[in-house]
Amino acid sequence: MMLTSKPNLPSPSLFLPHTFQSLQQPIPSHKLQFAQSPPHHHHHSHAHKHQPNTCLSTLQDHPNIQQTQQIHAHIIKTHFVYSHQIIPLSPFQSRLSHSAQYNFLITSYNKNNFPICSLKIYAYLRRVDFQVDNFTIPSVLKACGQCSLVILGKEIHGFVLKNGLDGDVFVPNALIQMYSECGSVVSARLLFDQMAGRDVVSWSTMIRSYVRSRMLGEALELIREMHLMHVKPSGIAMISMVNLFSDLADAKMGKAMHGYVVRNSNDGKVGVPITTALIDMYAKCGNLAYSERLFNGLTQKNIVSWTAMIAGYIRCNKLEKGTKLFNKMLEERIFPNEITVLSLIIECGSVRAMELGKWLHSYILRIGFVLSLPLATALVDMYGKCGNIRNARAVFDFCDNKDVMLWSAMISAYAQANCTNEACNLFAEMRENGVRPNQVTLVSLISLCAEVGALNLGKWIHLYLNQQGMDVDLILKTALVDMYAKCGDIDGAYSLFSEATDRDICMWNAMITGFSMHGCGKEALKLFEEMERLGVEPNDITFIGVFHACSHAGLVEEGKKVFEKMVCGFGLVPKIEHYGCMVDLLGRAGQLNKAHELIKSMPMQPNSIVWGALLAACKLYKNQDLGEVAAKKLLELEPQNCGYNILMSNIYAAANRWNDAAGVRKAMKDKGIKKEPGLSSVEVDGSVHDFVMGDKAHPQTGKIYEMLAEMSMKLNEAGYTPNTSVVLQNIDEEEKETVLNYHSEKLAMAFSLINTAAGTPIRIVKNLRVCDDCHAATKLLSKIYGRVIIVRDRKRFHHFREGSCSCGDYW
DNA sequence: CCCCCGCTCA
Repeated sequence: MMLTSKPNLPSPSLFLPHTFQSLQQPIPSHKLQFAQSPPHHHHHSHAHKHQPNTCLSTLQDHPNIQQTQQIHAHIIKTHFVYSHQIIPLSPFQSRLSHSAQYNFLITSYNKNNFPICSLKIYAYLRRVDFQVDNFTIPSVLKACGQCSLVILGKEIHGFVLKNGLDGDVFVPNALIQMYSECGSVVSARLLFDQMAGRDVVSWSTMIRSYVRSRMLGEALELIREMHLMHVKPSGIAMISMVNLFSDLADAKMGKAMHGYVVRNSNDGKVGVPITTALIDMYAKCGNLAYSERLFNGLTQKNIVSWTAMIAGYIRCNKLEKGTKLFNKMLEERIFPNEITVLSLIIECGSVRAMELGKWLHSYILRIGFVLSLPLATALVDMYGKCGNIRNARAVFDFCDNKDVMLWSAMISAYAQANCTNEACNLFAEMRENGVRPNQVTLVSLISLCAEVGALNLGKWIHLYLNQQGMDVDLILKTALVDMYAKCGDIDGAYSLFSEATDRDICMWNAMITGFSMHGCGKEALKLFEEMERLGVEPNDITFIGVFHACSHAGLVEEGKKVFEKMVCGFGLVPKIEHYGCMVDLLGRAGQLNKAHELIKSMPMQPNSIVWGALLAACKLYKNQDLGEVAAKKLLELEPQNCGYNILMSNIYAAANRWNDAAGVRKAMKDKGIKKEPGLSSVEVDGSVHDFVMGDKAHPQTGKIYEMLAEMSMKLNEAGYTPNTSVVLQNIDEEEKETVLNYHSEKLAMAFSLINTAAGTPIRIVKNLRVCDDCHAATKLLSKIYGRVIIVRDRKRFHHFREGSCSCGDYW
């Protein structure tokens, strides 16, 4: 290695200020706080000032940022003093080339998470025409990856090709890693395919980058290929593979992987890191017994093993076991690091274990953990998922310098609680703070719009991301299609769907489900056929969408054919949900006995959804005998469910068995069963307004009730009679009419009639299914007021226009 | 001597 840049070595003053500016940033607290205290290098800190050789060798074992800085300063100083050579002071160092010294600094900076300093050194070396060698390139590329600087990475790639530095396998491996760290898995793969001497590292890097980008199919394919090429897996390669099976959460394949690991380890001895990965994998596959066995078999448990096991318990909702193990760990004087608490809090969020989450929160405060941004984000997310908006907001308000992840966690928290207006205000506040939203924020906002049916807001966000020139990935595109469909604009959904050229299964499913909600059975089937033609593999969800679509459109024969295709053509094993759909399909079409036969022939125990579908069909076709069979099963399965009690009582009422009907209602009252409150919402001028039955909380209550009176009068003139059979309270008829009149849906309608321009469509979203009375009334109201009224109920859309409904009264 | 990929979180 030759130093070529004798004459123009810079004076250190040119170099120092920039570098040290970045060095003055505080070291991330979590990097230092819980690092195991280095047993023997504290006494080096003053010694190495005069003996850089000791210090270099120390750094090798225990890279530490202060020492790296001091070495750096020392090199620059001697650089200045000797001008032509860098610290040839000791026998140890004289053996190091200058290139190696720089490389050493770069790796030290990398290891201490100061990749910017590494890149500055690289920039300096290039500026002075220093011959950067093939040993240094990988370290610099690593720094690029850490900073996600793909532009610089590409420049280095060019430099490598120009100078023929890619003969070594390390350089292309580092390039693959750099591209995947920067999110360009495609470039990584291109390089992987082109390189000549792929080694195990190349394979495991590529597999790992697929797993990280959740391209699980590609990862699996690569593992197969690697096996075929007889590449012997290293421990690290096997860890990448085990991680794939954790993500796939496939217990059977995971077990096979475990066998592969044992076969490929020396004497069948599996090391601690890979065992930990296996513990994690089994927990994610839901096989805790195996995790436990592996964990107990570990002779040397480290914090990572403990973390994996405790997180596994929480993930599988074994909160008590998890808590016990956490305490046991503390007793054994093993202390959690940031990743430990981070993982545990994330798992608490996923199983909605708020009490344990709260306890962990108090633990980190007690122990004096600095609330880093990732920790705060996890807490906000956990509280949000548990529905505790107040605690989420408290953690959120506590943080300074919030990044996108934080903001978006809080926005999702509001979104999950359906607090549309709060979510939007926070979104505005975030932009005012100069934080650019990422795809995650936008996806959660768009899903929120879909959930509450806020079409205008959804459209605004769509416009916003186009104006901002945001990169719209497939997930975001799918969220938009879903939003347009769920907000009642099926044409809007379809035009976006048609434009998408890179549709994945989720995109197809969103569109098929959209069609099914709108009662467009034929269109859904057509799409399904197109998928077949294009060779797109449908999944469980696709079939649920298709069956629903057939069911809402009365396409019985078509639905049956698809069911057959699902089993025989695609070899999918129908799940209970699919049976539920088929029972619904047959039942709705009046084939009650066939539906009952299907239930009896199911290979699994029918659940309440399946019996519920049959019961609803019995109600529609007034078959009280079969209805009673279904209802009894349902009341056994879910005695507290109000809907089934109501259906049961309706069946008795329809058959004039008033005593039985009254018996059900009395039992409901005795058991204290309450009806799930109906909730309707409408979006006007960018805000969402919610109404519950008899709501008087709205600022415009006076006007709304005046409007309701007018509506009721006009309905009577049009010959409408209230259908009081849907009211199950034990009150007199006149009161029942009043109750009907104040159904949340009618309140929402009155509010919209007042606050929107004549002739514009009204869109209402409700949480329950639409009741018979509201359905009849809305049909008439659409004609009386000359409005298109679009109501989305729990299952599907009703487009009311000129006195009739798109569902054809079949829902 | 120096370089790539390693268990738990993102």
